[in-house]
Amino acid sequence: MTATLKDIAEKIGRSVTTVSRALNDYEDVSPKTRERVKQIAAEMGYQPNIYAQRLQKRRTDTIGFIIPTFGPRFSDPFFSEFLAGIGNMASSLGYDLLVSTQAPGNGEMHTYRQMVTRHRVDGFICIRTRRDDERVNYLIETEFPFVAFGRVDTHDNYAYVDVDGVCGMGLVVEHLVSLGHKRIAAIFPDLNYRFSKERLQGLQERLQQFGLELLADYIRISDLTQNGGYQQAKELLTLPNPPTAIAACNDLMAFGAISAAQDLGLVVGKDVAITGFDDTPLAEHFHPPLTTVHQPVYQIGSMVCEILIERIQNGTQDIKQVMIQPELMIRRSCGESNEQHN
Amino acid sequence: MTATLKDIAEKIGRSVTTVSRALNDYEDVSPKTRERVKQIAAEMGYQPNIYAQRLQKRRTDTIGFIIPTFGPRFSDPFFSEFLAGIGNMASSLGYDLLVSTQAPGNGEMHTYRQMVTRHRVDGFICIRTRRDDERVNYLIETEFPFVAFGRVDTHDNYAYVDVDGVCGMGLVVEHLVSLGHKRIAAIFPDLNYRFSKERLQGLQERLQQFGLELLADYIRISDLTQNGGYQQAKELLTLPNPPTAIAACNDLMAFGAISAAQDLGLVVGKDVAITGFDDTPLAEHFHPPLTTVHQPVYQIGSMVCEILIERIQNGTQDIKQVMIQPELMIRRSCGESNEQHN
DNA sequence: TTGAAAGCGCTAACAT
DNA sequence: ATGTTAGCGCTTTCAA
Repeated sequence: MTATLKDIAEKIGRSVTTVSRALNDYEDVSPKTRERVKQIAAEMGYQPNIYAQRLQKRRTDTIGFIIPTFGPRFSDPFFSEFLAGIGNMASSLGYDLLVSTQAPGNGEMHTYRQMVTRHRVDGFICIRTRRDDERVNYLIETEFPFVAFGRVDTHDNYAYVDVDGVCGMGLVVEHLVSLGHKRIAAIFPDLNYRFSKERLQGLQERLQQFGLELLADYIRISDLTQNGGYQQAKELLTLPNPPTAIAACNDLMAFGAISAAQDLGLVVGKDVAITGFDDTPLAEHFHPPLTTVHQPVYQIGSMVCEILIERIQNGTQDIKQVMIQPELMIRRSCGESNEQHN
Repeated sequence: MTATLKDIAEKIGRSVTTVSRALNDYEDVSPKTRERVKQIAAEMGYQPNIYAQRLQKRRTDTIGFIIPTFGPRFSDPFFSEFLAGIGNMASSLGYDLLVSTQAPGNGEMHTYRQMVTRHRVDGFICIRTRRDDERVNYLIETEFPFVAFGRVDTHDNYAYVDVDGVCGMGLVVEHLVSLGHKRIAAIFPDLNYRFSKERLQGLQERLQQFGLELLADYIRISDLTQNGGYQQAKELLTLPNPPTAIAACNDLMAFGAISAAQDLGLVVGKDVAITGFDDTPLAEHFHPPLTTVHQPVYQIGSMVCEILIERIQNGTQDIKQVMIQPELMIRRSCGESNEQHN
């Protein structure tokens, strides 16, 4: 089917070895032969068999990305952007990207283990790290290369890129407080996500610095979807003593919260303030435009991928850890006034 | 590093061949040997070297998915859902998913060609087909297995799954007309996308059946993003003679259009009706909730993948073509009244 | 400057 | 029921 080294070798009456060397620009091939080989190879449309190369070289030039999905209606704009970041970097560096989708749990770990023991990929990219993250534990334990988007509680000796959630939520609180809010509520996903815990911590700490407190009743846990945000916001806003502001842990939840508020006849940005986190493209075009914390997701994807490949290629054990300071995007979901809330 | 067949063979004093056969449940191995081999293999944590297998079998058990991306802010909720559909099906059928992200154009075709000539994958999944689609042309020409989500103008002899866009837009028109709208505008992406042309055609045809017409000035072309929808809607709605309804080609554009209307102080669902296409999870929680055409994106992803793998495995040339009838999700972005527009 | 030979880990045709 | 041999396509000693 495809031309092989052997085909070329036969055609020009040289050995397979020589052809291989010529094609790989070894020094010890006469310029004439090299020329000829290359030309014939081009003519025959020769393409190296990647599996033969990998078998021989014991390298896969592939990186693995196992996307944590939750049910069929998996549709977080965050992922496509992150994926694009990884994908473009990987291909520009000559790496393949092997993607798998698995809900967190047994299937997920099984997939990791399979890929590691079968040397399916040279390294992994992990996202949405949990505080005690089985994936991270496993990968560190087996000394398998990986870079994560996010930290964990249990280790610090691995490469990651992360956005400072404490700081990000601090910015949110500052903004809200400056607007006169005192009764601030939070809608967050499972606190076993490291980013969730961290952002909540940022919220609480900063609130405390302002002499404010996050009431137990104002902390709502739900899943990372609009629906989650919707349900919890509805409950919050129908409390006898409802909050005047809601900080959601991501944009999706914030969208849901806005929707809930509006369904209750409230004007978001006036009757209630709502904030997000991510700054997905939609945030800007939501109604009202969502005040949120910007994360450069695409760039983070690229960086994570680049760091991983560098680590794979150099085999170095230098652990690169990047911390990104987030930026608050002030839009209209918190209003613009300084009116007094109480 | 990892145990190989040879290691096992040596350990139990049998040949590599026998071990291989035992592991693959061939008949001609004594039950005793088979048992013993399997046990030792498990003990040693044997995992077949996938590249050796592939080299030998001349099959990759991998399917390729090249995602058309447009710039870094690539964040269409459509894709993550589709990807999850493919991913889950692929892994449940024992296939790997090789993903690449490429903007349509040279890089994209180059990637296809590379993967084909290098036998990098067993087949492709293509989405967002163009009316004259280079990818489809190439894949048909080279007789390389693929399944597309979407039809093309130039061929009909290939496997695809598609949603009936003519019908879908027909539903939209019906709804709009029933609500009394006469001045209906359209915001669409490049009409070289087959689905774009088709949906527009559905719009026009159905309109005609009602004795209505789509004014040239009411047809706006832009890109498939909120931003695109926003810009065009703004222009449309500030026309001397603005439309009373806008049909967008996908949800993202519709979201942008809603945003534009609201920025102009219009109440969507009352002053102007806006519709989408896709029914992404967000549509339901938008404000107002978006009336849109539902596509079962996750299921389509699964189906496409399943059909592809079936085709790869059976080598059959039976061309499966599935047409999905879409459903209109009536929500509030067109209002609920029968008031007269003019 | 070139080639022969070995081997990456596996499967399969052909003995026995 | 088991082993021998060959080969997938490539890279890499080692020798000439």
